[in-house]
Amino acid sequence: MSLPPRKGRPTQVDIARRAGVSQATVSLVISGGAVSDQVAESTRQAVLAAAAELGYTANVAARRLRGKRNHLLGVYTFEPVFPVDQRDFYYPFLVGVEETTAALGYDLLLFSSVTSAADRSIYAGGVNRLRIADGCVLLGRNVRRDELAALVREDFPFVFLGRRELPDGELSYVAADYVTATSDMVTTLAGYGHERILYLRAIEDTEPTLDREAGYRQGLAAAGLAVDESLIQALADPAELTAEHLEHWIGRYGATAVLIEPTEDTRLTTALDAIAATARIRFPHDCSVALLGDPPTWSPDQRDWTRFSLPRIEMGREAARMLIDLLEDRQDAPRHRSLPCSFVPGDSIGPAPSAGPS
Amino acid sequence: MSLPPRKGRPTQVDIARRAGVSQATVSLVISGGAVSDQVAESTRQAVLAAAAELGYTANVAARRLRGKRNHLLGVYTFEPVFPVDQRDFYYPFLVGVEETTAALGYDLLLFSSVTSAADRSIYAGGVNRLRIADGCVLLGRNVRRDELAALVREDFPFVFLGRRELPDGELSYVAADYVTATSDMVTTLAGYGHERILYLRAIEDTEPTLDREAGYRQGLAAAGLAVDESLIQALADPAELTAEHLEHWIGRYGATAVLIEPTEDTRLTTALDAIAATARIRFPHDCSVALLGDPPTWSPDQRDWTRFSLPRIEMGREAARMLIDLLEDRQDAPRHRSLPCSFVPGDSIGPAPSAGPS
DNA sequence: AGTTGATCTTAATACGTATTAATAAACTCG
DNA sequence: CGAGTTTATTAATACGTATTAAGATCAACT
Repeated sequence: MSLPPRKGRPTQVDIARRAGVSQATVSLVISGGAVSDQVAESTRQAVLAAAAELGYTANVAARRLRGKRNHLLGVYTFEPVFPVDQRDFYYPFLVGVEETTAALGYDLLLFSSVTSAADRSIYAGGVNRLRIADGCVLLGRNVRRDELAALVREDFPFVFLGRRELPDGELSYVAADYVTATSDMVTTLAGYGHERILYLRAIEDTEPTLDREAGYRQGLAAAGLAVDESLIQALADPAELTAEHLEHWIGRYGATAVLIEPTEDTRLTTALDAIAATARIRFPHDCSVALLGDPPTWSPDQRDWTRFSLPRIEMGREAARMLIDLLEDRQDAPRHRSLPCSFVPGDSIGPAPSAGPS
Repeated sequence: MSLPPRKGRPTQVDIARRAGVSQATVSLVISGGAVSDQVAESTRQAVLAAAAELGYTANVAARRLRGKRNHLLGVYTFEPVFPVDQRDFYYPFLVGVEETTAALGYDLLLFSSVTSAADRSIYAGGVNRLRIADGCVLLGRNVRRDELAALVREDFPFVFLGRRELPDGELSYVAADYVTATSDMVTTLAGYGHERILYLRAIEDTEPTLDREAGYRQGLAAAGLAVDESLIQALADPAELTAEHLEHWIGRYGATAVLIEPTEDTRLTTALDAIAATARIRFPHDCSVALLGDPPTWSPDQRDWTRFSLPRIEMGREAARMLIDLLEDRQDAPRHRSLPCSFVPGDSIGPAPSAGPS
């Protein structure tokens, strides 16, 4: 009896030898191409038997080289996903992606990078590792647009989690509807009688920020309020948000409510807690506060800020679905999808303080 | 002037043509092998220039095919769901595996499709899908030994997270040292004056259970206490643990302390909380309680049970390291490694109640 | 000039698969 | 029974890279 070839993983050649046929025949049987049904039933059985005995699995790299798929979906993040600490903004996306990926019969490939968050690159080492997967879900705030553009150019199938636009090429994404969510928040505040609503935005002009600003303006317009540009302030580092700052804005500009864009880390909520601790400003008595997104981690002892919450798991699911649609040619790129955020009442907004300045 | 070859992505051949050298030279320059410095500086520059102009990036598939390694580490779990939920018992293992995998230049392949399929077998469809990866880390309590044996037979490189033994073949694993941890726990209790220590074990004879039992006996022996077999009780379903049961064991067998093997779900801690809620037995006043492992989720409102804790993240790291060692031929299989557990004092043990039975 | 080295470049090959074109075998039919 | 037809199999090739052994060019030295 011929011993199984004991070196490394079995290949089609090994199967062929064992079944007494050619490699080509093995390929026909296994990958079932168009000519596949021409092969005799007896040989088919022989090949399958030999393959099973050897524990054969097709080599991913070889198939990819040949231009074939492997039912592998990649996930790449521009920031680390797996949090050792509990501050995991990106984690729920991964859960959603995994869930759908598994349900649709794909396996999930996590592209984690050795390099620190700063110089994280898809093309590290002059290679695009992502291509070993059939397609990829990308996420992260600090996206390198040049690399996104490069991916589009080499038309690698991918879906971005979050809205991203490129000057030249178009890409597919699944985003949270920040515009509507922010607008609704403004409407809610207006309903409470607020007319001077401060909006603290991130300093960079990324899409999530731009969308929130658009929503802010839209909400004001809907409420019949004029936009005062001095009520839109950029915050480079949320940690710099102090009671003094806030008092300044309240006193000088007459703000009665503030909308803040949270960061993925704990800086913002820490700063807010610090302000609340001074007892110089009470939320919502002196000033209503609403977060335009999720604070990084919900921990039980954390204040229940009024906010809206991204459907992160559902976004992950949708991204995986969309990507698989693209891969299986049910849809042409690019596709865009926005999912609604949910309103979390919380306890940090309330009626506007009576107009008279003390 | 020669136009850039307008078909798909540029390859080394394209670069070669443009720079007027051979593909081999291009490869030497780009991938900088051992012979790389023999290439003349002028040609090197020419090649690099051409590469830059064409926007060349190496093809991963080709590289990996050539390198005979996919640089993929798999993770497979015998549990019904993939531990992608943060609160899952197995999640920290995944974190550790991911971390080391990335650090050593591999990517992580989650076999979620295999896990979620109806016939959840490694060999679903007659093929061993795990072979996609270069090697695999396996997890889970309810192991299918036949499949493990099959993997060993095909000598597929894998490492099990947790001690597992097979009748015939040997396999590599990274385990928690349950024997020492349990023994130490017994020693601690003995130090508190306990002489009748009840051990509630899982009903199945899996290695983790066997190890704990061995540790229990070893600890008693070290403390100079005899083993009373009637103090070793199997618990099919932890939910069946009631105040009545416990009172029975305390009253009838004179137990003053109890060691319990936790399950991965919340059944045990729920049952214990229920008992505590009846106020018929107070821990540790009436009876000391220690868990032989981690309760599934640490939530802040949960009682701080005395227990030992597995170094799950570190185990994950070690498993990945071991597997990569095996893959890169630095080590022969099988390898075994046990990591020490850490003692968590908690508040559920105390001095033995005075001997007199009320 | 002829031999030996040193330096640089390239032809050839293997990695494992999928596919096309070609071949061999068996079968049909006039 | 040979020509044509169908059916089953395989030889040959391409995918893009890395590497080894061999070739070419030129300098140096007997």
